[in-house]
Amino acid sequence: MPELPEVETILRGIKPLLENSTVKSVNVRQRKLRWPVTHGLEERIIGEKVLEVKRRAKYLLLFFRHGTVLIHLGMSGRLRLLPVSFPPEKHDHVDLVLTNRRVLRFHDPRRFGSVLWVEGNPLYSPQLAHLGPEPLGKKFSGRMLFEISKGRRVAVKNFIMDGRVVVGVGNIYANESLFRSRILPSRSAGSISLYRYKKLVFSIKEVLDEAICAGGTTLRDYVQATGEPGYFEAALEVYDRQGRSCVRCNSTICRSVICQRSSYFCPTCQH
DNA sequence: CCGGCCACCTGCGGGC
DNA sequence: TGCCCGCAGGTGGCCG
Repeated sequence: MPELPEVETILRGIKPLLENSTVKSVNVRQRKLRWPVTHGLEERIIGEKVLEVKRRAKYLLLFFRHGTVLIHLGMSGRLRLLPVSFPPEKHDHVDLVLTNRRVLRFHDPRRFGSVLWVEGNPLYSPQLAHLGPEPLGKKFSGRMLFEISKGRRVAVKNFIMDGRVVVGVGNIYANESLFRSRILPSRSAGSISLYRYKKLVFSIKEVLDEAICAGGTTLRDYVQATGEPGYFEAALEVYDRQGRSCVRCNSTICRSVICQRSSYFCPTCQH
């Protein structure tokens, strides 16, 4: 499933063909997603033009005249722009058919994703209102993380994966950025120094930037809007590498479960 | 407010 | 070959 770099890659792929195109028809084959596909979505957007496409956290935002379509890809969601002649396959739940003979197709086997219609400023919608800063923005800094970590006993890995703290950091990039900044994922958030938080924030920004440049990480089913995989998998240093040797010190990479998620780390480099 | 745990759902690979 | 188990890029909700 896509984390921020994968969603950003999809955004860049669909943006040029989607903006200024008009919705001709909508096919919803499966309404039962994470939340039901908004009742009446079809009537709201048929005949309407996509004014702008943006990303906030792991959501894609399609701006229309009277509201916004929010798309989240959950764990297994895909979004592709295809020629209208492409026949739908299993798990192709939602199509936005465009007048330019393309179809924006939402595909999601596990159905943890969502397709929602919101009116008013989408940043104030229930989905987005409570979210923390963008990790690549200026507001996300080591100082800020250090300040809000005071008194927090959760593992630092969960702390940086909490969307109220910072958005977009999922399991892959949490593990990778903690390795780069040499922090053990199980350390409690409140016990980490300002200096180390500055290093961690640098690593988060660095690893996300690099992953975006590589078109994201393809582990199983993720593809860019073009259908091409992402190429960051080759650059992963700890994620899914338990039992293999550390690229830095040659120790054996460990796996452990922290708060129900697999964590990967080097027991020598990270502390 | 905080932390721990569960749920939602399908598909895949490994072990027997 | 086939079954059963564990595991998977997320995140909201419930409970103590």
